[in-house]
Amino acid sequence: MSASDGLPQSRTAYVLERLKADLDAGVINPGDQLRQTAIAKRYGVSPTPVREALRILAADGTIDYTSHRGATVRDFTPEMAHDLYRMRSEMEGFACELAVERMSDADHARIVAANERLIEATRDGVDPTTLSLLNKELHFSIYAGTSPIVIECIQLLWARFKPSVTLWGVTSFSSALDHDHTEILDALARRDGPAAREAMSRHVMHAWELRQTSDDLRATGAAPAQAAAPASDVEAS
Amino acid sequence: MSASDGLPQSRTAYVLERLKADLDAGVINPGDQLRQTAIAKRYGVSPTPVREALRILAADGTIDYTSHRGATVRDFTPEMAHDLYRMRSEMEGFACELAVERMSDADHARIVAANERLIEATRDGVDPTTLSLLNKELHFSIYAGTSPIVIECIQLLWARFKPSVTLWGVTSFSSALDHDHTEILDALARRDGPAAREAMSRHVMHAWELRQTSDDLRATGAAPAQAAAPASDVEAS
DNA sequence: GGTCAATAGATTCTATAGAATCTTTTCGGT
DNA sequence: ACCGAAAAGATTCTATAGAATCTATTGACC
Repeated sequence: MSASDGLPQSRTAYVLERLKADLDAGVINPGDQLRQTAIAKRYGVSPTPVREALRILAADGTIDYTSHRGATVRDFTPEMAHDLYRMRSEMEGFACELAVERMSDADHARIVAANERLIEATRDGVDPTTLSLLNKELHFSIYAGTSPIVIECIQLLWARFKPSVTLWGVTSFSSALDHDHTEILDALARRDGPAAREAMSRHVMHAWELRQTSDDLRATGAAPAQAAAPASDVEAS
Repeated sequence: MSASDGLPQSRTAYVLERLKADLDAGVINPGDQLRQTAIAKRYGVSPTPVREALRILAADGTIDYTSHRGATVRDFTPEMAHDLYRMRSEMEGFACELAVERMSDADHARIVAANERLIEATRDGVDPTTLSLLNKELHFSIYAGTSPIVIECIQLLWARFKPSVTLWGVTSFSSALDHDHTEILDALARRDGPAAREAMSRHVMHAWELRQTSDDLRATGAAPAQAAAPASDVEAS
C-alpha cells in the first residue's frame, strides 16, 4: 500500500508519482495546462516517459487530453464531487456485501486490526495526513477480500480526490467517521451483508455531508479547529 | 458514438483502435503476450505509439503491464465476469435514478428513439453485431443525461467485455432483453427514479443469466439458433 | 549429477531529432 | 477599420538508436 518507496521502476512511474504528488500538494491545480516539455525539464527526464504518464492520467480521468493540443487538469465542480461520492456510496456499499460473502477469518482479523490502528491514531491526535492514509487502508482492507476488478474500480473513484486531510483535521469529524466505521465492522463481524452495505453506503454519504460543512466553514472564513498542516509539506522530495 | 471513422487522430489512437478490434475479433486472446516491437511491425508504426496505447489499456484494466517484462492480455474467469455484471447492475441502476433527476424532455425523446431503433431492428432480424451496438447506444442514451464522470465509469465497465453478439444472436434472448428495456422506459416516462433503478438492476442481472445459459449451451455442443456471424468478420481493415 | 555464476540473446525503456500539427502574429486587401 | 490569408512560432507527435533490464543458455565448480 505504501507509495514512494525506494526507486521507481521506470521513468514513467517516477513521473506519474511526481505528478500525483504535485497534484495533491496543490503545486498543480485544476485548469492548468500540462506542457510535456516543461514537465520533462522540471523532473529531469525526456518527454517520452512524460507522455506515457499523461496517457495514464488521461485514462484515469484525472486530466483532459486532446490530440495535438496538450493536456489540462480537469476542474472539479461541486456537482461532480457530489456525483463521485454517490458512486462511491453505491460501489463501496456493494463491495461490503461482496466482502461478507468471501471474507475469511484472517481477512476479518486484518480489517479489525486496521480499524484499531485508525481509532488509536485518532485518540492520540496524530496528524490529519496520516489519519487519512489509515482511513484509506481500513477501507481497502475490507475490499481486499472481494475481487481485483472491484478493488480497481473503487481505486479509480478514490484516485479522483485529493486526500481529504481537511476532514480528518477536525476532531469532531474524525470521531464521527470512526463511529461509522464501528457500525460497519459490527455488521461485518455478524457476517450481515445487507447491513454492512447499508452502513457503508450511509458512511460515504456522511463523509460527503461533513465535507460540505467543512467547505462552508472555510467559505465563511472561519478556519476549522486544528486545521491541517500546510499542503505544501506533503511534497514528496 | 461511431468508432473507426475516417483517419485516426494519432498513431496511438490508431493502434488502440486496432488492438481493441483484434481483441474483440479474437485475433488476440486472453493470456497472450503483447510484444511491442511485434505489434509495431504488424500495424506499420514505431514502438513509441504502441507503448502509449499499451499504457492506456493497462490503465483500463484490459491488460497486465509489468515493468520491463511486457504486457499480457488479462484472462477472464467466470467469477470475474459475474463480479463485473454485479457492478454494472449497481452502477447502471444508480445511473437510471440519477438520469430521472436530470433528464430533460429532449433527453427522454432521444432515449425513446434509441429504443425504437433497437426494437425495430430486432423485429427485422438484423445481424447480432448491429443489435449489440444499438443496445449499447440505448443504454448510453439513458446515461447521457447524468454526468460525464458517471458515464466514464460505466464505459470502463463495458470496455472489459467483448460485444455480446452471442446474446443478440438468439431471438428468444433478444426479445427478452427488449422486454426489460420497455420496463425501464416505462419507469423513465413516469419519472420514477427508484423503479427505473430497480428495473435496470434486474435487467443487467438478467443479461448475466442469459449469458450463462448461452455458455452452457455452447459447452454442451448445441449451437444456439441463428448463431452470430464469424467473429473474424468484425476486423476493421 | 546438481547448483550457482557468467554469458548471450531478446525485450523493454529512454533520449534525441526531425516531421506534423496547432496557435498566434503579421501582412495585404476590401 | 475590418476581414481573410499567409507566415512565424510553439507544441505535440513519431521514428530511430543506444542504454538498461530481464530471460534463457552455457559452463564451471562442488
